[in-house]
Amino acid sequence: MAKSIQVLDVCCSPVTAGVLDEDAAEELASAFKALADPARLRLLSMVAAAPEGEACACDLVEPSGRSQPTVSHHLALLVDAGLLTREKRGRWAWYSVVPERLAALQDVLRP
Amino acid sequence: MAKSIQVLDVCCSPVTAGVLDEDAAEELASAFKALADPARLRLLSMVAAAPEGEACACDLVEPSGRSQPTVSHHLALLVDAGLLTREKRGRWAWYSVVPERLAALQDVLRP
DNA sequence: CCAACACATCGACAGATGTCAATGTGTTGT
DNA sequence: ACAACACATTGACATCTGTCGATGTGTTGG
Repeated sequence: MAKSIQVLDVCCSPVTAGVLDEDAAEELASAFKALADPARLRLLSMVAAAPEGEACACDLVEPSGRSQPTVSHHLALLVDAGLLTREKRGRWAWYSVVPERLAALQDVLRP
Repeated sequence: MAKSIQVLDVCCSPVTAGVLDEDAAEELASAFKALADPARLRLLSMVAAAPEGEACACDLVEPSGRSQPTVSHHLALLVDAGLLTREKRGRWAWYSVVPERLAALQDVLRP
């Protein structure tokens, strides 16, 4: 069940820069897996579009069209993937995007 | 089983530019799904790194460590995703990367 | 203290996905 | 023509994944 630790460096140069070894490919793939689901992409975009750049989970459930447990699950995956950070304030959980992480993945796709 | 047609425009502005509607998210997700597997990432990188920028399927089976049918399967998915093109010459199939497609996905990740 | 709340976790289940062996299809050289 | 080749397709199977209802955990207001 996932590693969740040490996901911060996307590790590699562009996919086009040379043949990836199995380990690098595995790590990169798990990064893209986080983006490979419509529910997660929408959640990501909603957090990014939120005022102050952060969104409370409570404001994501209804517009996402998924159940609360499902939303919680996806948000956890996005955090594990390093794309979001989570900050618990009172009884709310606030999420923000990690632009560096997006940039790192973007870099991998450089043609 | 898959749509495979009309995959050419990644359709949308950066994920951070606004809330994605369900359709856009679905389309984007299927694009990233193609990148969400280590075998496919390696195949993609191998094609990109090949001389002349194209590679014969026959040269990808052994180094990929997967069976011939599996490689064929993954290459087909990458073509469907618009990341590779396939050109059949004689009894060989030659694959090349589609840099515009990579660039389009890259654009979606712009922070 | 207790009820209401926000969120996470668990258990279950259907559907998707990666993989391979076996087989099919088209091409080439002899 | 035929055998060997390169590749695609099929069928089968184990695993992964998204989803939800039910339940657990911590926090807040009265």
